[in-house]
Amino acid sequence: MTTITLRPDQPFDLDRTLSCGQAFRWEKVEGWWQGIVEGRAIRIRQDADLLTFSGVDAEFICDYFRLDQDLPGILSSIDRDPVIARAIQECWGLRLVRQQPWECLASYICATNTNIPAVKRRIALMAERFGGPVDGPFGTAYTFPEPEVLASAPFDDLWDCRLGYRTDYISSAAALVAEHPDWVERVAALPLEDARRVLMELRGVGPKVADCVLLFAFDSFEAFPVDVWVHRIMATTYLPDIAGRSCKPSDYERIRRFAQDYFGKYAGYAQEYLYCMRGHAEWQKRGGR
DNA sequence: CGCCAGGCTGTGC
DNA sequence: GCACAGCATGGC
Repeated sequence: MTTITLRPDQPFDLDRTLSCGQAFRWEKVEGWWQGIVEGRAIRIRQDADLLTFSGVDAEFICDYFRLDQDLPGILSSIDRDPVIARAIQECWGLRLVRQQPWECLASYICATNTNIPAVKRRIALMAERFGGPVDGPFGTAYTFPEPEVLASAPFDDLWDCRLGYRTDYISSAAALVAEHPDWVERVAALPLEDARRVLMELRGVGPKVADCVLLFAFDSFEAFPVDVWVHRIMATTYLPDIAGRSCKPSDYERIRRFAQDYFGKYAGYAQEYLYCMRGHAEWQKRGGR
C-alpha cells in the first residue's frame, strides 16, 4: 500500500472522477476502486485528503489523475456565469484522467448511440477475450487488447463482445493503428483541427468521438465533445435558438466554436463539468435550467 | 412494448 | 450543403 496526502491546493474527488463516465475500466467494490490502466491492475480509495492505493507507484497515480495540474486555476478560467459556476460547485474535485490513445479511441467508438453500462460491458468482454491477464490486488484482471490482436480477431469473436454494428469499425481502426506504430505520435504532433480531421478519417469516428479522444487522451483541453446531454445543456442555457434535439453537423460546429470562444482554452473541462452535472437531481428537477 | 443512450454512415436531394 | 433512415444493444 502506498499513500498520497493531497495538498489544500489539489482539490480531488476520486468517486466523482471515476464515476462520471469518462473512463470505462473502473469498478467500485467494497469501498475500493479497482481498475486496469496501462496494463496494471490498480486498487485505490480516498479518505478525505488521503489516497491509498496499490498496483502502481505514487508517480503513476499523480500522472494518471493529473494531480499536479492546476485545477483551481483552470476552473476559475472557465467560471464565467452562474450555470457553469454551479456545475463547478456541484462537481467539486472532478478531474480529467490521462487516458491511453488507442484504448480511448476504441472505447469511444464503442460508445456511440448507447449507454455507459453497455460500453463498460463491451470493453470488459473484449479485454477478457483478447487482452492479457495481469495479477493484481484484486485477482486476475485483463489488459485492454492491443490493436494487433483485435485487428486479427475473427469477426464473429469480436461480434460476440456485443459491439453490434461497431464491430467493423473496431476491426478497421485496430488494423490502421497496428500498421502504423507511430500513429499516436503523429496525431499528437498535429494541431487540434488537423488531428481532428485525421481521427475522423476512421470509420465510426465522427466529430464527437474525435473530440473525446483529443480531450481525454491527447491533452487537447480545448476540445469540446458534444453528446446528446451536452447538446441539451448548451442549447437550453447558452444557445436557445438551437431548436432540434438531433444535433445537426452545423449545430455541433456552432456549439463547439461558441464553447471554445466562451470558456477558452480549457473548454474541455467546462464540457466535462456540464456533462457531470447531467445526472444531478436538482438539475433534472428544474428541467435543465 | 416503446423510447432513449457519451452518434455515425449511407443515400437522396 | 441538408434531411432522414438504419443501425445492434441494453437500461428503464
